Amino acid sequence: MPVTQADVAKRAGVSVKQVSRVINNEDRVSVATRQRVREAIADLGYAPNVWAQRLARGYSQLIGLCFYDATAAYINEVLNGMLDFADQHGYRVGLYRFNPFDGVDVAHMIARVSQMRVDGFVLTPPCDSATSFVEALHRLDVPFVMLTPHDRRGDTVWVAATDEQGTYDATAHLIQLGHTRIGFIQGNSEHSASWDRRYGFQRALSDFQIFFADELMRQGDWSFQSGMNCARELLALSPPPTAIIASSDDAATGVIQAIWERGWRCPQDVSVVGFDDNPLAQQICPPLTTVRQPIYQIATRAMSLLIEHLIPGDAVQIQGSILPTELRVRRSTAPAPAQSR
Amino acid sequence: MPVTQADVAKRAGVSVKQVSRVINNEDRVSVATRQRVREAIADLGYAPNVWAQRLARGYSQLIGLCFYDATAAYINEVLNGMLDFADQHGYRVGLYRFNPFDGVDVAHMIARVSQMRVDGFVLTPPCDSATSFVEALHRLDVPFVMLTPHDRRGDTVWVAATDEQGTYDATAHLIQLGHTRIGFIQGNSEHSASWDRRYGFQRALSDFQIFFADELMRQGDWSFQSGMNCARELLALSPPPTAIIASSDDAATGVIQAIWERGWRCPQDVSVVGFDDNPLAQQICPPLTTVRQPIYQIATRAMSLLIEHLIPGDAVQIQGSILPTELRVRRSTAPAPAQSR
DNA sequence: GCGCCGAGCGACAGCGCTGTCGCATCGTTG
DNA sequence: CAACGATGCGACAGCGCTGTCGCTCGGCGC
Repeated sequence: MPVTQADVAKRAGVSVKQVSRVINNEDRVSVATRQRVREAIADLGYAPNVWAQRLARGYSQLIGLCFYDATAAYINEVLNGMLDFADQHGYRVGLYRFNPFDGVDVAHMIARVSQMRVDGFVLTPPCDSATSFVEALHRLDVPFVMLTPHDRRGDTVWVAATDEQGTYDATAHLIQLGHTRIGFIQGNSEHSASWDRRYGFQRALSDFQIFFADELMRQGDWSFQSGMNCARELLALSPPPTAIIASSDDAATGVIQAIWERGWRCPQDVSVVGFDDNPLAQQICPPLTTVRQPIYQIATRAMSLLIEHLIPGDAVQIQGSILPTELRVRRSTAPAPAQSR
Repeated sequence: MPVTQADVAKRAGVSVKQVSRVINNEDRVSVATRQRVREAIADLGYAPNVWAQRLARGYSQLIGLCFYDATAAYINEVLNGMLDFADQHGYRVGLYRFNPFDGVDVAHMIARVSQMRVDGFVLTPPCDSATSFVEALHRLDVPFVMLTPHDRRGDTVWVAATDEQGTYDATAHLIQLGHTRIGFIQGNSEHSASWDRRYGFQRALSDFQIFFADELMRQGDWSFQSGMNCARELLALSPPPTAIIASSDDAATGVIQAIWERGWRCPQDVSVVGFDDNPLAQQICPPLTTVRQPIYQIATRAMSLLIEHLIPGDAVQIQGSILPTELRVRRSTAPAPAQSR
């Protein structure tokens, strides 16, 4: 039989309400009483029942993380950041997995939203694909923060990175190394970051007055497999590119695999740049030059927005936050070979 | 104002209890009433408040996952398996992060256990390091399943893989390729799997009558970094090993990095075997020969044990489950070089 | 005709907590 | 000394749901 506040109250010789006051650090409790209640709590090993608390209070101190792929490195880092922030602020994080493209799931999610009465949500990309879900959130007036959404109108709060600048920097880096024939592998076109990264690449080319050859642009989906497939095609071009930018580190590893498969070497024959800087980037050979995306910071920023403004309701026109990416030069990039093959 | 059962009841012209019956698919409701209630629910967009349900019912359909590092590939795969199983059985999974070596965290966790009245827990390794937590679980009579525990006495339920056989197979594979000087990098000694994997290696050596040289054994901690450091030492031996077995894929990538750093090649100069078969293994060059650990299956097995036996209470002597590992030969292993260097 | 059974239904009392409010008691102030 | 605010405390009514129990009513057997 679990210990309740009533048990503690009896033992301490006070009312239930006094126990509640002690637990919630309210005033109006004498020092002596507080002491006795604390002792009773310790003796009995009492801990409040959160469901009863949530029911009675009407809020939960629970933030939901909406995501799809539990094994994605991106999601894990987001989760990590959210957990750290939550721990420090007395919140908890709940997991809400769903497929943003599946209408049934969305209906389910909407039910769950009202069901759980989570205090707020963090939506991971491609979050605005689940249009009806987002609308439901608005309608139910549940605070939420979107991570890297497509739609950045003023009425939603979001956090993103400087994706466009990220690939701009990567491209500039390659150009400075003498590369002019640079392949680009785009990410999943459903994600807005995928386009931003593409635009950054194109902007850099045009700034440096390098001709943008259509054949050097490939459509991937962030994955290793797609990176490998696209790279195979790019490397078969004649002349092949001397450098390839992949929109994710996973895809970049695919590119390296394709280079290796062909008997060429990275970076001597072909330079490769990734995006994300997930742990993988340092573990492969050669260590990957990549654009670091501050996922952890994005996650904690989202949490702070939620907990410090959105939930209290003093969201005096906070909107988007943009966090900087950063080029991490490692060993997968080198000066362009003197001659083209 | 959220919609409650009372609103639905009013709209359907029935009692609150009838609504509750419809929601929980109980009988004793006429077809007509059931229909009217269903319509009212749909019209109002009602969804039950889980906290009230959990409070009233006394159970939660919530399974807790106890872990420490949210970014570990192992944890993510466990989570993935648990989520899949939970979704199919109307359960949810809650995250309980804590440091098993930190008494404060453990105390927190114990408080949370009685707090949340989670229906059951899955503990990830090194789970039995948190002795007092495990004891608390027993004392509070909360069902739990341990993943790969050290202590496999009969009074706990656990799931593990054939770790010992896994490295045995890996070692045999190398021996059959002609390797006789094989380095071994152990995982974190706190984890029981780390020892099992070591024993498998040693058993294979002895079965094939190969001398076990102490200098070829290194203590790592599963990480990339430790794999790299240990491999550096091993490769500096004279003669160096012609093959290295790492206790994890992360460590194996470190080994490959160390080989590369030295200007040698894998697998031509040194063969490498990992353990786990995490996605990484296929993404590196060369694709890693590794021992697949069925993490997903381990997770779903743990969930099924919990939900189908432990929670119902019909745990008629179920205890440990052992799931098979499987050697995945890829390209990081090759016949031993004809000559030693 | 009476009694019995089961189907269908609702009143009511919790689950364990918090918010509100009213009641003492005490010290301070004009 | 009356008036008043601050302090300490507990009764009580929910929060939204479920479990228990008792009621009604039609159909059936004898």
